[in-house]
Amino acid sequence: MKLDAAYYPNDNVVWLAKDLLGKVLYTNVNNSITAGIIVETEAYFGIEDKASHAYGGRRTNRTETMYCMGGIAYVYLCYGMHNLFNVVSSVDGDPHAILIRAIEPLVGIDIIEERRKMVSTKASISSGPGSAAKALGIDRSFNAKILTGDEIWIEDQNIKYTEQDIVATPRVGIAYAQEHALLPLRFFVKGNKYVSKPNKI
DNA sequence: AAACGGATTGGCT
DNA sequence: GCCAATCCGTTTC
Repeated sequence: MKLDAAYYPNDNVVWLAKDLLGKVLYTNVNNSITAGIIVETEAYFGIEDKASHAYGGRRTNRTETMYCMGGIAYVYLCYGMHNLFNVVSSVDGDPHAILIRAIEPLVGIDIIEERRKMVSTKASISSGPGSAAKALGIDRSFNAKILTGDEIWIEDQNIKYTEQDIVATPRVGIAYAQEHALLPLRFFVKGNKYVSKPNKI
């Protein structure tokens, strides 16, 4: 079943980042429906997080999306070419976000293969945040879209991972975040082939 | 109006 | 496993 709007305003972003593992992320792009199981996430805990775009309460046209009420998408461009998809959580004014770093292709696999120009047996088809977003057809036009609508949504299909199935490591690519660089806020499903490479166990 | 630099990827060794 | 290409939004002048 589709997660409803009440799921997202939760202010425990670490709990949410873990809870999203096993949930199924859907997109409908021009009536092409694709979906994947979320197998890797990172938590960004807001204005006190030196790795967050919203660190220090920074508000720009870009970061404004994160300050909205939880339950919308935050999609931004990285390295001038990669669209990175985040779930905005917590309440209005508290810019929490959860980066979706990898999915396991589940629905519309032929469409995903065409978008990525490779077969779904290759782990790199949806491994890493840029690849996962591209696999699902997510670009910047999805920024600020509501996650309970009919273009992008998340379902609970009763795929459950226990604490023993989940690994926590430092987040990737945020060495500039000083003492926050080593916090174990990246979560992934142990042994899943679509989890991205850095620090893979 | 112009410079800057990145929550990465993928190709090459 | 390592390293370098690669753009555009953001920031600053």
